[in-house]
Amino acid sequence: MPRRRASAARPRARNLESEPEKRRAILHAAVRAFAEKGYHGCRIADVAREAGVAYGLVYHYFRDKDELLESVFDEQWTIFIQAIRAISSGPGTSADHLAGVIRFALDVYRTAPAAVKVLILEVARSPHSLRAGSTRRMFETALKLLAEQVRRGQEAGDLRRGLEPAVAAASLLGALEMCLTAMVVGALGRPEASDEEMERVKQQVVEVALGGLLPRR
Amino acid sequence: MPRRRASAARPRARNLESEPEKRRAILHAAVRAFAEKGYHGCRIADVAREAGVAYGLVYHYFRDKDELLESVFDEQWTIFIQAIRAISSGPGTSADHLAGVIRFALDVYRTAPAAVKVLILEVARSPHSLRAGSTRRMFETALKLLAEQVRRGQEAGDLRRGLEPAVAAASLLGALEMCLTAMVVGALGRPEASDEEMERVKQQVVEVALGGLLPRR
Amino acid sequence: MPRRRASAARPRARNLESEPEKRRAILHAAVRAFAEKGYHGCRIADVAREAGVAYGLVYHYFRDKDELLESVFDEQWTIFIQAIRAISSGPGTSADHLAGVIRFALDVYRTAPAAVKVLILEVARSPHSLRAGSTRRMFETALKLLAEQVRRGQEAGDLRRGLEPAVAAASLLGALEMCLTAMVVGALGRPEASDEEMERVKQQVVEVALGGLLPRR
Amino acid sequence: MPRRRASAARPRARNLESEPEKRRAILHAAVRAFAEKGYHGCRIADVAREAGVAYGLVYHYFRDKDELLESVFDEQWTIFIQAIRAISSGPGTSADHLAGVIRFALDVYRTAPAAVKVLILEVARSPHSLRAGSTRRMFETALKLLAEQVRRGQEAGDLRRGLEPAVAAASLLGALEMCLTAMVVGALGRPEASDEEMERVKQQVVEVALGGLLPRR
DNA sequence: TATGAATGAGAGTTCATTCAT
DNA sequence: CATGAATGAACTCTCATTCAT
Repeated sequence: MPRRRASAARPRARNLESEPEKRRAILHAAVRAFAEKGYHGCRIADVAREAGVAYGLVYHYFRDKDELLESVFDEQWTIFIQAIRAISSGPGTSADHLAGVIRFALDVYRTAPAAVKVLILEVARSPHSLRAGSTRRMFETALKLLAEQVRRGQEAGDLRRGLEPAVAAASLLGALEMCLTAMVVGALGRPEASDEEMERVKQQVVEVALGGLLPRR
Repeated sequence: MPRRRASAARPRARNLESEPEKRRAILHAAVRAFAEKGYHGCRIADVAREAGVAYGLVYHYFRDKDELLESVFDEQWTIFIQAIRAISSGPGTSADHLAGVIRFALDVYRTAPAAVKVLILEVARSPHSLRAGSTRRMFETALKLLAEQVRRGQEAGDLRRGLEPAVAAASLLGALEMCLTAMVVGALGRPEASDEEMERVKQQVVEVALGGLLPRR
Repeated sequence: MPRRRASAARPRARNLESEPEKRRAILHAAVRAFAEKGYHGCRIADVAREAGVAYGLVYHYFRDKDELLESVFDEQWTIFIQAIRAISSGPGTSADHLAGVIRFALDVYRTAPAAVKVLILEVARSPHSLRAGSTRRMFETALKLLAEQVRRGQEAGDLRRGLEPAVAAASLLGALEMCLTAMVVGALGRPEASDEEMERVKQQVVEVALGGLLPRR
Repeated sequence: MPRRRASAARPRARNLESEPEKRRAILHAAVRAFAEKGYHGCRIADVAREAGVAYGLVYHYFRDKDELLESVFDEQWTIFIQAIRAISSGPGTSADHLAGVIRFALDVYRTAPAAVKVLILEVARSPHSLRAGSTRRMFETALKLLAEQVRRGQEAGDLRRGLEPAVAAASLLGALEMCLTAMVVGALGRPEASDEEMERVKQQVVEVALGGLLPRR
């Protein structure tokens, strides 16, 4: 059966045979194309050309344009969520973990701006995807993982008590995302920025998101 | 030819004769329609039907679909920016001002969720509008106003020094927006929530955004 | 509202204002196009070109290609059914009436072979339309009218008793239709045949088809 | 290249080795698939799945979709024509022979409704096949055989003289076919009908169709 | 102003057919 | 023989935009 639903894309562990080369090519071409011209702004033909495959092959691997977007989304968020999990299970306090998540996201942005762009500009917020199945689940999963992290931090005394974990998680993710947006747009710095500059922005974002704007008493 | 560029829509001061009733109807219908189905998901016909006017009349008042979106955007961001200005020129510290902005945004969401939805979901991020003229200017203006507010707060000693105002403003706006998104999506609370609930969320968002997650020393 | 469902095409009595000129043009072009290349063999573009209208206008008046076919079908069968009714309510015996129906059908074939072709080759039998709503109803209505005619003829003593009206009606319609098919195909005579030839065929068909229905002397 | 034109499908006499099992599976699957969804409504993939073979194998045995249809048609009509021949060379008058043909067709419908459905609904009349080679030849052969039968019957005094054999044959075939159509559609009885019911319908069809051909007593 | 019929380019999707393995 | 990935032309349907009234 040639059709692979996004959620069933990797039935067994990730072995290379189970993920046809061309499918990956299309998926990654889609990331670039969506990042370049936006979901609505790019045609299947663009994706196919970018991937170097025939038009129809896109429809061999993906039911329709929507599923293609969903798959892109799935892959990206899965990576992000796995990173959150990995960081959270590592050493350090909850504050360290949250800072790690922020640093990770900003690092990814440097190495793969296109993917982040799509996640930020197209997928994360579009009313369409918010209603779609896995897309929304992913988003909520990320929120939940962060909220859980906050809760544990509060219990351990690493984080301030009295804040609702859900609100805190949303704020953290939002701050992170808006800073990325500002960077994507060009208001804060560019992926081509020097290491020092990026390091500075990273530091700043962590400080603001974690430490707040008010001066320490 | 009756073309009106968005920015020239109100050439003289805002008197009621210069803003035809039908034009307003279309504009507000557009807000609702865009909020409902997204910019790309709704047709001119939808807007016209929602406004209760004939198909072609939309093109009498707006050059094309893009200008319609721009006009919606203009109106909404103008209100938001004016609110920021008004709040900033009022009494209180910079921290009070920033808290006021957050409260204002959450209040608007309660009374006109559709407008906020469009602003949040459609306009603020779409790569299309970010490249468009006034839309982007508005976004950057809002960022700048907040950054300026932060800078003044730092000078006055109300806010922690050492943070880049731009990063701080982006984080604040992002936290605010993500909390709104989470509410839009239903993860934090609903516009139909009781006054007490909304008040609680408002308080939390202010605390997190301004105070940070780390415990006060 | 621009869309007219086939069944609601003539809400009030048939006045010319209620049936836009272009809509008729499309409908009749469709008859010719379907007759020429078959339903599946002709594209909307063919119909539009044949009608001398823009591509999109077809979709202004008909929801989709299917509805276009249904409408063609509706119009044709409606004419046929009205003819059956008119002939049946005229003077003469039931045998005369049935003969009249046969003659009418063969006459129409001479004047408008395309319409008959569509009715015969495309619509009457396609599994698609047989399952569709009005199409099937029309077919069954024609069968029923003829069966009723047979029944009355049997009661009046004009037709042989002991035959099931339904079977008799189906046989009559089938004989008629197959003779038309044979003519369409060219096995019996052509619409360009001389009057005398056509008259002969007509006579023959009536004789054969009715012969079995007449009471044994 | 392993192309087999339909007519060359069985080069030597019908021995089992020359007709690969998979080829038959495909052919019969095609009958079912076409009967189910119509020629245009079903894809090669449907046929392959129904036959339980791989996609490409269909193209191993049949040049293209058209040849597949032609082959189905060939097989079916061949059976029918052979039956006509067998019945005609058997004992009895021409009237008996024609009645036998009708009975045979109705019997086949009971045992293999799908095949009859395809013959009736898809193949016999579609403008496509009417233009195709063997399909049309088969149809005309059947007509000719029946016409010849009629002619012989007239000569022998079994059938009424003065009727054109071609018209008579077309009428007979048409009556038969329309009765089958009515049964396919459900207006006359179902293949699941009891033996008695089917026998009754058979008797009726024979009576109606032949009645007109018998000489006046 | 106001209407909605008319236009047509554009994009998504299908699916018969080919071909490398 | 057998498989199914790969190809791309064809076609339907959408919808922003124009225009005559």
